[in-house]
Amino acid sequence: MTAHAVLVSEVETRLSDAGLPPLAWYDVLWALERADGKRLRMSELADLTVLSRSNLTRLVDRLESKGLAKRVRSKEDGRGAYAVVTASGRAMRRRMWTIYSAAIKELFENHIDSDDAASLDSTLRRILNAARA
Amino acid sequence: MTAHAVLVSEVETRLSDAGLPPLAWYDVLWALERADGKRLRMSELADLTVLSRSNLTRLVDRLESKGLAKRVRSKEDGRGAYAVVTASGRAMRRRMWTIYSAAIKELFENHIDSDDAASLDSTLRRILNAARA
DNA sequence: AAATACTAGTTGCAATTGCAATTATATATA
DNA sequence: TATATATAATTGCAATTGCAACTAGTATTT
Repeated sequence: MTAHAVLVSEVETRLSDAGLPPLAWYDVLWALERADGKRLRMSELADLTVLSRSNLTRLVDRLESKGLAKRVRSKEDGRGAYAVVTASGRAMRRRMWTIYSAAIKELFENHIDSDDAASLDSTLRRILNAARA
Repeated sequence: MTAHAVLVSEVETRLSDAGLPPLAWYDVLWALERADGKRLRMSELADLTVLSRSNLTRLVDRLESKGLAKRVRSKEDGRGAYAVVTASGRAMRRRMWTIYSAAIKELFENHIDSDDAASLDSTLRRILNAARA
């Protein structure tokens, strides 16, 4: 928990120092870029990013107000909406990635050999899957 | 990051369902119980718990208002205060620990063998120390 | 000793978050 | 078909957080 707190706050500081938005924006933008059909329902996006629905609603509001994403009402389900990333959203994610990836390299990769990394990966996945089951 | 989010929120849910306060309260209470002389300066406590100063100030306000901790002005330094845990603060921490420790067992220990645990521990410590250096 | 710079902690304010209630639509039941 | 039930997403409100400014005391410089 301490490692998480320290490292995340270090990444946030670097993003903020570079005049870029918080890490959560990255997660949302990246989830949308990766998604099949380049779009996700609000609730799918909330699940993938591990954000509460209301939290995600307002994060997408902020993205939309900056032109980084937009909502598209669903044809199939009149209640629902898809979130979609815009061209400038993709550009923003790339800019964030230059900072974020450098931080990952410096803070993680430089201090873990590939055995450690594999072990960490498999341990955390196993725990996460168990917690979700 | 996903594992962290899911597991912490699971622990918070269990505490809340048991009518107990958030995990951050546990960290503060426990830091105070462990501390040499059973007390810590506000800034030491903030550092140990990885909370911002203002955040900690208000968390200690809340603990104080529930009678779980109190502030004692420092004799040596008129600006400073020590935070001290009260008897009912210790009792609260023990009650929280019954829930918290059960969650740790169920969510972590049951899914990690001792090699994995040792590896996880050493990897995270190494990364944390490097980030702080 | 006075002036200056520093440190510990708190506070005001704006932004973010979480929960419960709400709106609008879809599905199931009588 | 009307009624009840469930779901997707948003919103209101209260609580929490973060940042910058502030207060009060300590240390350093001249």
